[in-house]
Amino acid sequence: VILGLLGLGAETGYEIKRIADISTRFFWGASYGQIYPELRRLERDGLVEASEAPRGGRARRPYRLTAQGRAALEDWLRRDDEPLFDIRDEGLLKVFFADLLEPGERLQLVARMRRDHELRLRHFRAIEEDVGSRPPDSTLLALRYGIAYLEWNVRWWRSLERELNREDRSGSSRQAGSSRAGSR
Amino acid sequence: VILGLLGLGAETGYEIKRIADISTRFFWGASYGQIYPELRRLERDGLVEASEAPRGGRARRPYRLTAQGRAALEDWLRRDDEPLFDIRDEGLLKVFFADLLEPGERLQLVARMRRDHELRLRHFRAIEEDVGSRPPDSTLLALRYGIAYLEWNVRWWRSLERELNREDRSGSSRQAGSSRAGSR
DNA sequence: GCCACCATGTAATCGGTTACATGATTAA
DNA sequence: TTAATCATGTAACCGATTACATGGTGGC
Repeated sequence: VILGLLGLGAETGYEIKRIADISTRFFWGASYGQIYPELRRLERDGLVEASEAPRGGRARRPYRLTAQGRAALEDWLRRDDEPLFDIRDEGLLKVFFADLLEPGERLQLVARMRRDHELRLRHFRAIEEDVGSRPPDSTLLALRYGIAYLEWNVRWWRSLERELNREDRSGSSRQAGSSRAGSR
Repeated sequence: VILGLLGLGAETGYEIKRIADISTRFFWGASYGQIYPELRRLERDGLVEASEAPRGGRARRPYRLTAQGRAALEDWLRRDDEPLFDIRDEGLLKVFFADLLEPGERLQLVARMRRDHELRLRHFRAIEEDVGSRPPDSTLLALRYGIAYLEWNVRWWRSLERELNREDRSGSSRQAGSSRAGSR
């Protein structure tokens, strides 16, 4: 992330954090506690170089990629070994264990999932508004993926919610989405 | 996860690991290095209790929830504070940075995403086959969500792949999915 | 006899977050 | 004047993985 954002024109650790928070954050977060020490390590290893360039009396250490850093970045992008993929989703975990509660309570958990995705979607759309109409590049593509992903989720959870609602109202013995197929 | 799986009937640390690997793993993983020490901690805190029950000469320490453990589990399930949600997706990160490579290379990254999701989907369908036709419960619902999620991904990445292919062949200046709207 | 599976654990290490400390600049 | 933003950093801690160590059981 650090090499990549430097490659896209970020300069300071602060800027890397700021940009990551509105872009890669959704699929790869970063905190100051990582960024600053890591920048020093990358400098030591020759992948980036820095200069002291205070703005007024305010300290500032803009970094840029070295040729070696560029190469390492491109090498990573082209490497095609199994990419890391990891999700921690507490909401989904609760749905998984929903049968440990009373029959009716699963609906609450499902409604919560729907709501949370709606909230995240609103947040993403706000980011999309902000970037406005800059030339469509790969970073924008990732944003559009995020939005499409959230839209799909809202639809899926909403439809499940409706289904459970119907079952509840018809007073029948609960069934876990046995008829779920057309989620398209 | 540990309390939950004990609640669903798992007994030993080994069994918790085995079940987690084919169920919660996708949205909440667990390793031996966590499970065994954590079981001891939970025992110390009175949330679970264990007995020594060797099977033949093979050591075995089956655990079960105490009333307190049950209560803690239900309390967690009902607590409605912001649930943790975290993704690390290296493939998507590469797509995000794709413009740092040559124009044509983004397509490779996108194709890779499509392929990886296809692979995961196949894996999930195999799990679905395995569970066969047991009564539809919440754990199965989570599996169906996973499958639907992967299917949606395959569709999305496949359609993007086709679009980029068209643009490449028509020799035009590349554009990042400017027309992407109907991902439904 | 061998392999897959059952079963329990630990040590080293890592990647990462949280909270804190510090302070200058700029726009309302 | 005050709040938001720019800017750099560290210490303590935590959650988690990896790799290792050990050994019994059951089926082919």
